[in-house]
Amino acid sequence: MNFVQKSARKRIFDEDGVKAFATQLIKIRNREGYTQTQLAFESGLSLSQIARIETGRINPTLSTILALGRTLNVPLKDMFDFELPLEKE
Amino acid sequence: MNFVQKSARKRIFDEDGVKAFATQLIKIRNREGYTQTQLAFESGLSLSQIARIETGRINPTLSTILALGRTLNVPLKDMFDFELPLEKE
DNA sequence: AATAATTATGGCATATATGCCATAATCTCA
DNA sequence: TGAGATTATGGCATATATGCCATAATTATT
Repeated sequence: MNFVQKSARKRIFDEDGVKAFATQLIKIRNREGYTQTQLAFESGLSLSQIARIETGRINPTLSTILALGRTLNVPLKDMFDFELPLEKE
Repeated sequence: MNFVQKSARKRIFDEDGVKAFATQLIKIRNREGYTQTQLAFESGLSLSQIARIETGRINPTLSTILALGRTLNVPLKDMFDFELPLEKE
């Protein structure tokens, strides 16, 4: 048996923040009239990745976010124009 | 010898965008009167990570960006209130 | 209802973001 | 100038974001 703790090396994952961003992305994508498939194709991201972002499963990188904003042709600050839920404690 | 291409699996890294964000972060951090060390400590991120972000070496994740914004106590949209350089085709 | 379109999931491979630790380089100021 | 503070770099380990491919689930359309 090996009960050794491999190392906590805790990484942050802001679940609520990531979900809030997901909601905002869906809103903007719909407003701009894109399907996930179109957005994927035009941005060069994979469809699965877009779906995962919109379902709040993953923590996209800055470059990914920039690619989305560029394709949707919306100012970056608009992509972040939403209320960030309070940090849980 | 093995000249086989392992797979291109190209991932995006928006160097200019990442650098523009770096500049914005430095600006806001200074304006709010934080050192990298303080920002690291209060945000729970590592100092090396903050330095790497501010030098445009890495592509931070959304959660990391949110943590920075939360600590600096600045609205998210302000963190993204900068001009995104044109995509080099 | 049947079909088509759209969105969501899952697995696998690879690149890389991050933590942690150490050290170097640069900047500040007495 | 020299000491302390701040920022930058490097290496290693681990977690995970992403691509790619397939398939399932859901939603729209006829």
